[in-house]
Amino acid sequence: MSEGLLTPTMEDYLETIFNLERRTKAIRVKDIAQSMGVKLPTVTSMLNTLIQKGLVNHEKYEYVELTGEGSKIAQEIDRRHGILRSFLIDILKIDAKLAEEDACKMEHAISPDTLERLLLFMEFVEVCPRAGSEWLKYFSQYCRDGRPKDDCLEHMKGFLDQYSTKLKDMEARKGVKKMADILLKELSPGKKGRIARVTGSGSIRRRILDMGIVPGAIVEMERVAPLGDPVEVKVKGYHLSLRKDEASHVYVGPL
Amino acid sequence: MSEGLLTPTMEDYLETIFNLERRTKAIRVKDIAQSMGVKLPTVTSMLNTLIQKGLVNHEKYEYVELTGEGSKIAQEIDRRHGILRSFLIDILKIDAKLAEEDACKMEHAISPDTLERLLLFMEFVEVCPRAGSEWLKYFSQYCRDGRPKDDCLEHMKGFLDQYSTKLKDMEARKGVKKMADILLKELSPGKKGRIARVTGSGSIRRRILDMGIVPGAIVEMERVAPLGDPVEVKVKGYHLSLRKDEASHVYVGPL
DNA sequence: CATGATAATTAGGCAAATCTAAATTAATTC
DNA sequence: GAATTAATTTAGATTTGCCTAATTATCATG
Repeated sequence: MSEGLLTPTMEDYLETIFNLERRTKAIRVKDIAQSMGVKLPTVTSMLNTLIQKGLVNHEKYEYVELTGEGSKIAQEIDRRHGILRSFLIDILKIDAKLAEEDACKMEHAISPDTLERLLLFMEFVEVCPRAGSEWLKYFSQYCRDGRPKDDCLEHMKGFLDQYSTKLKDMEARKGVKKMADILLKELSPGKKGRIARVTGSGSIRRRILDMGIVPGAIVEMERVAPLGDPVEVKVKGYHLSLRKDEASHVYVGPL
Repeated sequence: MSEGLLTPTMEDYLETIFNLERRTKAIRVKDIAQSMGVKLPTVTSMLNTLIQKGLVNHEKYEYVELTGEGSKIAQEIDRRHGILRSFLIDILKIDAKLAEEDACKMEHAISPDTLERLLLFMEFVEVCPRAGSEWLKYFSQYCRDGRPKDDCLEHMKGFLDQYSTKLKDMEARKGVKKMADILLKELSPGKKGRIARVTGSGSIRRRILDMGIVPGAIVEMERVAPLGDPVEVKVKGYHLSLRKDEASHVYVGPL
């Protein structure tokens, strides 16, 4: 009945009760404590908070149930959870256990608008034939090997005719191998490439590799300082600043 | 120097200091308070905690800076943030401001494995020519109109030859319109379709529409009870339970 | 129906993260 | 260089969510 702001913890309790209601008839404090992994007094005290807010019904020593309002809110939370889980499992191919955990935490962090957009995205992947299940299979393969299968590229040949840039990239990859390798410092800002090889030896080579600049990684040029030193790049999400001498040991090929 | 467990709040402070260090030379308590939207004493007390952990250097009334360790951790957090933001902006097309907010909250919720997978996914979208920028353009369009453009489907015609099921779907959609509409209750479990129309009138129709079962929405059949009543479906992430008489007012077409 | 086991509540404490108000230090300026 | 102003810290309170220990209620059953 009081104000409408729920903490993530309160949301978790509502969701837990909601899920217990779907399984069991009568819910006891103990069941909630077990589900949430907390002790009994913690549940009692949270229930009092939720009763105050008009979201839960509970007489001392009796069963617990959600009110209409509580049920409505819990359903929303459960939906957030479900959408996130399904994104993690069906699109990102995260394993079910971890997906469950992550969905549980992320459901309190994602905004309503972003959630709806994520749902739309999943629908799109499913509906648009350029994405869909075949495409996701290639993603599974990419998860394992870090590169798309050749036949993923070949499949697209006809389609790619209209996209000459990409077509050229593809030809380059299939034709003269490594033909396109350039020095990292020659990559223009905003462009991406794949690390082809790192030359040099000893500590300079080690330092470069330690930064995550390893063959196969995708690198994006962010900024080249006036005299070409330092060079700022992004690799695996990291922003790195390379000195000129370091950058000249790194060769980059097409994606 | 003490234990290694950081709360989300501590992570936020580290990240804030890290970002301030990139902009300004000397950082004061006031700057942090302003960035974080808290009062000065809150910052002082958090700084003491972080000093204790060996992540921050700060002499009374002096400037604040991250230690090596603090900087390393902050960089990781910043990376999480950056990857999430880029997913939200570049893939989901969320507007920059909201993306920033969401990334900020989600960065504390996502697990390392899931984060890496998300990064891989983004690389895949970029690298695999079946996805890529053209495909994402169609997603932008789908965000607006709720359906893929016809030319998105046509583009794929050649490609789809090998995928007869999808091809048939496509033909159905372009050919005899609405030919494939069936009653919702006839949809088999696990299958999805698009709501074509809702018949009936008055309260029953309103109730159906209020549940989110509206033309254009994508629906998945989850379970049909033994006697066909109730029917459990998922629409826009919601789990709904429909009575037989409700379900027989709903027609479903192909995706 | 008395009694022991189980469940739930009450009481009181703790840590994190915030606040306000008051005291202190540093910086500026006249 | 003394006084004013701004920044910072200290002190102490609050809220949330958890805990342990002790008390109380309910239930099964001998």
